[in-house]
Amino acid sequence: MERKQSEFDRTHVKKGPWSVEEDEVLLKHVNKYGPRDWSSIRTKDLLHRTGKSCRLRWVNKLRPDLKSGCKFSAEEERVVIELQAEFGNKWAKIATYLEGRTDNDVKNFWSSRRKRLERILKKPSPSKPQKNKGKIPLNLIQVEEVPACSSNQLEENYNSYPASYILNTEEIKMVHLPDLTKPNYQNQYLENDLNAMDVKATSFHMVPEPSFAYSSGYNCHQLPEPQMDFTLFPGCHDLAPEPFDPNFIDIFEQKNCSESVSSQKFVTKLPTLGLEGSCQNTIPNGFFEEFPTEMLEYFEHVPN
DNA sequence: AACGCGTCCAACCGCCTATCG
DNA sequence: ACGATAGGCGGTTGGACGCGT
Repeated sequence: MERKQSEFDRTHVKKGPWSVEEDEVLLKHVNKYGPRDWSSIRTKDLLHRTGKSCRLRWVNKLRPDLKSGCKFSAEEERVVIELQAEFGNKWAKIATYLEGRTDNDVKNFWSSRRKRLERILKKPSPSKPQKNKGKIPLNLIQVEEVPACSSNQLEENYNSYPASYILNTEEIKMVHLPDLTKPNYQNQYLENDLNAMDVKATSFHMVPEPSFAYSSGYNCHQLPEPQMDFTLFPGCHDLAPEPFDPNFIDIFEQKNCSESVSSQKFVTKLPTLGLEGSCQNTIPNGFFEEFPTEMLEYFEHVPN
């Protein structure tokens, strides 16, 4: 165990960012003795850093096989998600499955994902719509009575847009879907979800700005037939689909639901997102299977 | 230009386990 | 067996940066 800091330690231990010179000294030491004896670096007065600090620096930044400066690939994201579900927050263990990635990398990746979700899950103020920071798909689908379009149009439109959609109307759930044309892992993953889903959706149209508008006026008996009208907003094409944000599922609003809504079917499998109790009857059995358990774990904490 | 906000990530902290004398 | 030390790990922090207003 690291001994308690003495006065000597406090005044002679350097902290903070590493300089190029320090890195060189550390690398020389590793080249000469291997990645061990970290504490001797200090006792030999080579560096005024703790052994732990030296080790951390080498492991996270100076190791020769590191992928520094490049984002996690789709495949890496997939691996992290799967392994996190299997091992929990065992970042060091997970990192061993990812060539050139450290536990710190994995941890940071996961943490930023989690924070993003946390932020988005906070209910936005209707009077002050949340700004889109380039991370949230701009085009949401809103439950609203709109002119009908054919199922072909619906499908075509769906395939044309990285759409979000609503699982049902009274319990407003908006789930961002990926641009399915993009061959990254998240898209593939959600596409699979989509294929397996049996969600009762209602009517749709594109919302041409990052709006959190939703309709809560319908009761479950009065919903119109499923419709999607992209022609209402010709500018939608300008809402250029951005690379889909990893594993993006958002819940913006929830309301009580007395009865499920049955109309247009969309296919996906999604977690209950912590909302099972309030609207269980709207969610088909098996609905949340095959969804990343980390998502489930996360959404467990979402307040109603 | 200044400011606010969100994201990223390097580095620290504290705890735990392994190892050594 | 036991205490001291080293190393490993997960959680957290804070600064740099980019972007929008």
